[in-house]
Amino acid sequence: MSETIEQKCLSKGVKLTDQRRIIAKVMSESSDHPDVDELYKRVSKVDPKISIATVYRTVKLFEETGILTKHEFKGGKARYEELNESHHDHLIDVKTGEIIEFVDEEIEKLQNKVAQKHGYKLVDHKLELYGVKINSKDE
Amino acid sequence: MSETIEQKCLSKGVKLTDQRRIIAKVMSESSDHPDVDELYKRVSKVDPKISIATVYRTVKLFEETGILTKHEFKGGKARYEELNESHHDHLIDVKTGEIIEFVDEEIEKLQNKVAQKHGYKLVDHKLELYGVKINSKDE
DNA sequence: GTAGATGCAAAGTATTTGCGACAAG
DNA sequence: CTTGTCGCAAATACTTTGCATCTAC
Repeated sequence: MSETIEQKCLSKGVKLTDQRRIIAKVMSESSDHPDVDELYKRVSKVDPKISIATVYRTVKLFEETGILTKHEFKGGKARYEELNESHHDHLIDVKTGEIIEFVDEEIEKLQNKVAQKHGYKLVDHKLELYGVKINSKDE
Repeated sequence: MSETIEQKCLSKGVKLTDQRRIIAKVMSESSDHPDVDELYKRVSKVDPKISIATVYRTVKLFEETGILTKHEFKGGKARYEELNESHHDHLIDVKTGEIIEFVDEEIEKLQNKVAQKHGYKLVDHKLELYGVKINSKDE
């Protein structure tokens, strides 16, 4: 396992408050990609006094610090995920909303190539696939 | 050249009003990717009585009808672009905001492959590259 | 003539912020 | 101690909607 969020905070000089510790813990334990509302609900179960403003401030801070990453999937609210060494992209089931993480080295390489071809160095990218299950019987 | 937006409206049974005609024309003439505010400004120059609610309603309608497509680039407002036969993705200059359109057949193929591998049929996708110009001297 | 479109202002969401009280280092 | 954080409520930004009026077909 890699560094915990708390360790990342320490190493990056982010002050550790009770609220941040709780939000960090909840995010670490979330394998899905909660939006702020959902995160707020989960956090509230641990400490009901935490305000949603703090949740917003914290996810933003964590994002800037490289602890969390923000996704803006089609037509929904912003959703967050813990950032760790292994980069991946997302395949979203348009019927169920289920999210599958995947890595494709070849696509990654091609992206760099495309950027280079246009005279750019890639600093970030977003790849989202939206699909329906094959063999899904409805419709 | 392909069908005009007006032709698309007719063939899809979308009622053509003056407002829609103007919005269609402005979008056709926009080679950038305006957000609703910007579109509203451009439209207002042609007919200052058009309300922003109509602009919102129209872009949504046009999107549902497959006339426009909506982009939600990182951290900005929704932006629109005319949809035509040639699919492309976007490379965004993170310093200037400039948007470069590109196509890469190989990436397209690989995306389908990834979806299939996970038992999905691809119905949509989003690929955005964020880069900085090579040889840009600052920083 | 009628269903659907428009303009306006009000209502919704999602997110940010000013401020006084409070807590971490 | 001092600087930064918190909770609260108000503010902001973007988008949608109810309603009376108007217009395309």
